[in-house]
Amino acid sequence: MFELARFLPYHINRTGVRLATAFGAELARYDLSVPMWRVLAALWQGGERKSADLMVDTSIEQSTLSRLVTAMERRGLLRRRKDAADARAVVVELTAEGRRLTRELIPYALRNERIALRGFSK
Amino acid sequence: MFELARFLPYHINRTGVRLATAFGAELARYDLSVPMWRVLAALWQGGERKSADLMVDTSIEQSTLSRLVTAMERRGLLRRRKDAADARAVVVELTAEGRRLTRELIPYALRNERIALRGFSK
DNA sequence: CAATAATGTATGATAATGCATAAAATAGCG
DNA sequence: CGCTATTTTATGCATTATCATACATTATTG
Repeated sequence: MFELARFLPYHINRTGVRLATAFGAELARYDLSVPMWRVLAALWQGGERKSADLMVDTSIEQSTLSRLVTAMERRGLLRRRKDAADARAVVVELTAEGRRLTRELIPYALRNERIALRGFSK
Repeated sequence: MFELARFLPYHINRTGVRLATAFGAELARYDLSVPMWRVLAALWQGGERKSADLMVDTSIEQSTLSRLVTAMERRGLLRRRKDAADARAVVVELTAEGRRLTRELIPYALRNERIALRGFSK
């Protein structure tokens, strides 16, 4: 037997879409997309990550991420540089503006999370 | 403070992407996409749904869903008809072939779910 | 009940995504 | 060490998704 209402992947997708839609609407006021937020959030802690790691952290496909980083670089939110240890790799780090914006967005992100949790039982 | 590793939307997205990627690889052998599977699964129970309801059930955007239904209709997996009660609305229902294929896929879907659950604590 | 608003779906134009591949560098192995 | 395989990122191209809008129908309201 198969019941959609008992199917976990269904609920994960549904919840994910709903969260992304809600937060995306807030981000739009900053001219940001949800994927962009994911990159900002992933870079927030360490300050810098190699592209390949960012890809894992954000679950964004490699070529999509490459273009996204280009766009965010043009926006002045982050900067690319060659990895000293491996000239193939690119290290991405937030600029001061990128950190400022991320800091500003974190409260919204956390609020979004709290709202999401309201709908869940323990 | 903000830690990505403690941020629920992050994990929801990550898990959703991983599940979809894994199951998508299996679906590819049937020339199906994950969104197509979502439509099949949503239609499985009742056998038919209005497009507007399908949209809610699957979390797929309206115009995307419209085209997806067109593609699946061409594939012979489902069929559209006008709602008797409301001539604006479209009712979508699985064909025999659609039901057959869905029945065949359900075990894979459930297995995918079980594998996903293995990584989670209570 | 006519006029206007709202709803449900489809579609054209545009943007985002993903696959395949290229280019550049490093790693591995004889 | 030199040669081949592998890794890392970027990009062209095809596909897919989204927004805005059109069209048809139903609901509302004065």
